[in-house]
Amino acid sequence: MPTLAHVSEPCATGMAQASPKSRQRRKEARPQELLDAALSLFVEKGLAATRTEDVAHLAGVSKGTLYLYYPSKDALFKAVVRSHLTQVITMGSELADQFEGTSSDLLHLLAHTWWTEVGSSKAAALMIPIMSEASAFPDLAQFYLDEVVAPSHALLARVVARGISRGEFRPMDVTAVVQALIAPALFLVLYRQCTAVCAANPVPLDPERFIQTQIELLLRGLEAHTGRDESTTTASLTHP
Amino acid sequence: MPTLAHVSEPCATGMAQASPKSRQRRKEARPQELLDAALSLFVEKGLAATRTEDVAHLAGVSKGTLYLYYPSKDALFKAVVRSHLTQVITMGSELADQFEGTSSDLLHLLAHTWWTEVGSSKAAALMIPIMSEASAFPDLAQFYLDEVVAPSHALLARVVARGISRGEFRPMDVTAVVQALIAPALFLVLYRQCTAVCAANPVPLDPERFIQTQIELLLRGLEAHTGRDESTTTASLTHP
Amino acid sequence: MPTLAHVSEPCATGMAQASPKSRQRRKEARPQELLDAALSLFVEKGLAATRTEDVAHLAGVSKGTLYLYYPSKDALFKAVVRSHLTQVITMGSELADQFEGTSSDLLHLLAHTWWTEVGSSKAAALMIPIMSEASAFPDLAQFYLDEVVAPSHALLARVVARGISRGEFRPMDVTAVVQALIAPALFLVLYRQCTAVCAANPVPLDPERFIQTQIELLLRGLEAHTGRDESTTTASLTHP
Amino acid sequence: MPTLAHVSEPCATGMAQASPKSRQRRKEARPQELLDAALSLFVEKGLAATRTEDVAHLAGVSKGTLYLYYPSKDALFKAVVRSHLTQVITMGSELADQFEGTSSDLLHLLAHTWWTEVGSSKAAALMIPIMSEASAFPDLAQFYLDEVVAPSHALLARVVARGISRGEFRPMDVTAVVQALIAPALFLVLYRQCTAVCAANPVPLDPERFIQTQIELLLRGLEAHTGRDESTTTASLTHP
DNA sequence: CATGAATGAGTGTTCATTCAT
DNA sequence: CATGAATGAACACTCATTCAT
Repeated sequence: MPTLAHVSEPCATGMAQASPKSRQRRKEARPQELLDAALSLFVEKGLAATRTEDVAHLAGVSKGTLYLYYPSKDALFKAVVRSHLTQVITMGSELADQFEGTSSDLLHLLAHTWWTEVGSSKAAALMIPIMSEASAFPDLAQFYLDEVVAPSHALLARVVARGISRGEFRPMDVTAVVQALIAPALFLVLYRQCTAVCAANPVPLDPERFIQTQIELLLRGLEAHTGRDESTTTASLTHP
Repeated sequence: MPTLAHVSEPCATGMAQASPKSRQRRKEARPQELLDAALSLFVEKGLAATRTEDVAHLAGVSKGTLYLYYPSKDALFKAVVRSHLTQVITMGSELADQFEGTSSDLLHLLAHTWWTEVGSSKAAALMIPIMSEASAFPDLAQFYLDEVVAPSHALLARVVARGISRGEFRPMDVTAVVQALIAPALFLVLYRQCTAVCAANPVPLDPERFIQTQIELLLRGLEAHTGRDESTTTASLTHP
Repeated sequence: MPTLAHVSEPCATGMAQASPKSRQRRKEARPQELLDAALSLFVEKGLAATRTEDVAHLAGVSKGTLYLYYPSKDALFKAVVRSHLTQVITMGSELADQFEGTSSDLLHLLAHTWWTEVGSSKAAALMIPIMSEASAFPDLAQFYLDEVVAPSHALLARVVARGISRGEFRPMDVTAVVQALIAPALFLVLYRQCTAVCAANPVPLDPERFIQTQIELLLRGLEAHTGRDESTTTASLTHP
Repeated sequence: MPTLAHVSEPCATGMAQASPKSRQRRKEARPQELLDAALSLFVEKGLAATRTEDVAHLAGVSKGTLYLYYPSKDALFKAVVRSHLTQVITMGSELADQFEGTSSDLLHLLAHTWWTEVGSSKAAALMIPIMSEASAFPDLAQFYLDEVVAPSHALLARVVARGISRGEFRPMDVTAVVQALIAPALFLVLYRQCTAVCAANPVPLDPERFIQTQIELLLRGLEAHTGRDESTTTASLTHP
């Protein structure tokens, strides 16, 4: 199935074999089922092109039922973001604040956590329709900015600043470093979306390894302990 | 352009100077004006949210006229891609094939050319709605894949292979290197779209400099001439 | 009549005071509570805009329960009419048939009774949504016509005819007089609805007094005993 | 055709045989054709039950065309009111302000004008759905209040005050008199709507004559020139 | 009996596309 | 060629009604 330009598989998400005690059982699971279905379609088709009815059907319910749980398409999107991103960011934040090892190790830990919790799921790709359709859905774009982008930046900035203040990293422009940290994650997300969408899969691109590589590459430039050559690379990350 | 005082900014992009007269000129310039208008709106609003009427009005013509030149929204989009991307890729391809300097210099040249011809224009951001709304417009996604993604990869792969075969770069997995080359470009495009959309501009991020930095960073890992330590970084770009 | 809970009018009569306990009481009072809630909402919001769920909640039960007592919105409306209007009309009819005083006094009595039993309650205003939305609910309009309008006219016509045949009123076109009697009642109902809806209350308009005035005004024209001038006013109520 | 619970007769309004110069000709006539169709349906079916598609079809166009002229159902309704009521009220206002005869004659003139311009058309019946569905369409109710009710009251109040100040009418509570003037008009409107809806037509009720009668009846009570008995009728219209 | 989760037909509104002028 | 009026399929959202619990 190359493009999935149609919806199918009612009740597709996961396998959910657990206990279909019909009415009661379903009711509790519905919200998450709907959120999962919505996530899939928002990422696959974009915001405008995702029909609420398709979301409902993918979750195995009818159009009307969706509106029993979420009062509008906008609200549905926000709930998806909260469910799949906001929570994880909060978690990562706590992780970072409690961490006691080196900042390098913390970055590795965060990268790994990001990958397992967000990057490897469809949730990370939500940023794509948001960027693309921001001006058609300004509320959602702002929401995403406030709930996802800003906290993520803040989290990474805190970690970088921690590394600098502890003498682990050289003094650098924090924002620039944060960008450099985000760049490979962005690439990974886009790359996966691209292969998912195009059904072309030139090189599997082991994501875990890719992340490792990128982080190490960056850390090399960040490290403070050696008096190595200040090449253009690291220099240009320094605040102008 | 004295007459036709009714819409807005017809003949927006480009300059196309030295033309006979307004009437005549307009007629010939129409297609490109429409393409420019379409590019702006596709990038700004996404595929689904761009209304054909808005494209026409932005180009200074009426709704019906658009359909005189392009038979559908899909066709319009394809023409935009062809006009703004396919040509440049072909150009870059020829540039690369004729280049006689070092592969490092070629990469720098291509990066610079990409930036001036594509990256700095709105055309680069077309990839965002394409990724986002691919399955809603499967034709367009396939078209983009065939016309843009594949040729770009091929071009870069050729250059990397050239570097390796000439002994300038270490033998590595070509596709992995191509990905590493594309990653910062992707980041740049997304970053600019993001700041354009969010009106937030935390760090100006000089694009030229960013590209320089990233290329140099990569070249460091690619270079074959030094007997330096084969750290994990470069190692992990090697094919498994 | 406890069983057979499927059609309408279950236990509608009176108010049924002094009942064992809350649970029991509630069950018996349900139908009337539902009718009262429905009346309020039909009058306040109109037929189409009244949601069955709101009726149920206003009556303190759930959506499904409403359908236990009344099989559809239409049936609910008919039950409301029967409960609040049909009974009173029957009552008025009996009153008139048993009355032994002058026809003028009878009209006064009927007017007073109408006001206390119908006009001052929300039930009178049911005519407004009926008129407004008649062709959207043709069944209901016909029902109202048969159950309310026709009997009311018949009742008043009988009284007027009685007055004429007893020599109390001058011989006139009965229907025209009935219309003249109904006009101020209509006005009163509309006026109250208007002030209720608009929250504007320019002149308090004491309803009892208004009715008195109008009746007296009309009786003046009806009276047969004086040899006063036959002005255009009364003349024009005469059948052409 | 008893209830007209269906829509038919595309391009029904009037006969419009004039000049169907197709596109151009139609375009100018469309707005009024749509307003006429909307008026018919709003009055016949109520606000909620009138479907925009039915309005369009009754005007002989498709759903989309309606939205070319009026951006929403609300806007359509307001346009109907403006077109059929506001204009006439303004006209009546000017008529009154320029009138130089007796106030009695002015009232007769206004009554006649009202009947020919408003009362005899469907426009007068717009008040019925407004009253019935005010709380479902609060904007429209307010609009109607501001554009129709308030100006009408003001106009009549001015005329009554004029009569009093010129010594033609006895000093009375102006608002009460205005109500008394409006009451028969209300009745007439309701009566016609009722017969239209019910297809029952007990007595044709010549409207012109009815109005004459009612006005004369009232004027009798208003007149100042005779020192006749101050009966309860007129007394109760006096301010308390 | 009572509940409220689920349904799906129906409505307001938008917009790509057509075509008479 | 250019226009813009007209179309109708499509979609977000509502609500009367059903039925498993």
